Amino acid sequence: MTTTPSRRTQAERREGTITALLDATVRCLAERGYAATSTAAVCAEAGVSQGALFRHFPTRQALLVATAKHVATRNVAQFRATVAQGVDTVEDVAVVLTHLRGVVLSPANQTWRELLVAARADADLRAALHPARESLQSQMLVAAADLWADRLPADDLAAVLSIVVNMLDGLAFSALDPDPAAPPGRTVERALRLLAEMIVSHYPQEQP
Amino acid sequence: MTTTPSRRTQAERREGTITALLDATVRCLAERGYAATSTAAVCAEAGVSQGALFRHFPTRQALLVATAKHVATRNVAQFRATVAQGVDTVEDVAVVLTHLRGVVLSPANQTWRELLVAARADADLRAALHPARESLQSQMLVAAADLWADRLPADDLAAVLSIVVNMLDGLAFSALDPDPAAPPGRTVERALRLLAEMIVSHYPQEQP
DNA sequence: ATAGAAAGTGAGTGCTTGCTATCTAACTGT
DNA sequence: ACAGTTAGATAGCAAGCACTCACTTTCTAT
Repeated sequence: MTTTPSRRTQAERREGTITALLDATVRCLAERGYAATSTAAVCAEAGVSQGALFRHFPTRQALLVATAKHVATRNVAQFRATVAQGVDTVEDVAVVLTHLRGVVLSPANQTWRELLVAARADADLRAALHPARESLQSQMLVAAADLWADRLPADDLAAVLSIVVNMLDGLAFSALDPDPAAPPGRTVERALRLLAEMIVSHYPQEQP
Repeated sequence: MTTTPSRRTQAERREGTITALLDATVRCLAERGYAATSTAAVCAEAGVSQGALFRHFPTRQALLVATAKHVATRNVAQFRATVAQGVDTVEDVAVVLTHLRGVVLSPANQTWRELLVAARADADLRAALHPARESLQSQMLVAAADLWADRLPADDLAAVLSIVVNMLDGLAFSALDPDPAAPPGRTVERALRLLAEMIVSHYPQEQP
């Protein structure tokens, strides 16, 4: 038999169930939505008892806020990874936009959006989410500037980012199909390509 | 004294409380969100008893679906009214976009969006909302075509509409400020203007 | 005028929710 | 080894939920 198959320090046990709870919350939010993400559902998904949940999170909202911060960092990373590639031609921009659409439909982003919507009707949640929101936005701006600052004035960069991100978010909100890997659909595909054309032609490439 | 201050036919009474309930549902959804729009809350807002609600709507979901259809027509009308004006220069397009932003932040649109989000996690609601969704989209396309068909190919029109509508929806989702009449904010203002410039320069005006 | 139907009331039903109290199991410092 | 602390499990509670039912009020047809 194995020597000590289950000998963990307290800190390890603690962190283990906490991340299990956070991941379970992400899955619940992404699959069932905010209202159906009850403490019981999360515990069942995580495979722990309700007592364990309320030991680490004093209230349901605390769990949700912690989950928000949990996914916010992941979202920034996904954005960076997707946007960090050579972007010159229309084709390049179109590819990036299509990839970004996939990112925006991922569970982490879905979770974040679900919490944002809930925050509209809940002042406390809104206040708790505010710092993460600000940080997310500024980090995305930095990531975009890393690659495009030589091509666009700073103000325009923020504006373009607003157009792109908000359009993709709007798309995600109205994409009721639960399958995130579904193909874009004719109109959406054309819309993304058109947006790429508009951006590139409005900010033509510097001649080297 | 007045002759018959409260002598209404049954049909009038019926219709009266039904529209009271629908309007109350709109207000609840726009102000408190989907989860907090309980039958009790709606009845309190409408000033009727719960029995009255369940006489006319067999279930909470039926009330919500009816409310969705109720606001869908209003949304189309608002869109038509806003879009139906001379649109030639960048300035014209920017003005229309700014007005559209206001429309999208209105209670009727807020309600519609709240129901769409809820539908993502509720297959029945999703199915019930599907026809209204299709009709809304096609009617908006027709309204846009009425004014722009001479300037854009049909495919491009749908794409532009997708960009504009989805961006405004995304904006509305992340506009946590409960005041719908709040000023657009620097970045948003610039984004809308930039989008207007892009559209107009990509589809230059026909010379008369 | 009156029987009958429709509209509206409000107390009640069973169920789910977020959360707590009580207890046992697992780890830690000495 | 063992007292003390932390982690986790379980049963249960008050509140709120969607919905029902026996009942009164309001209109309608004869």
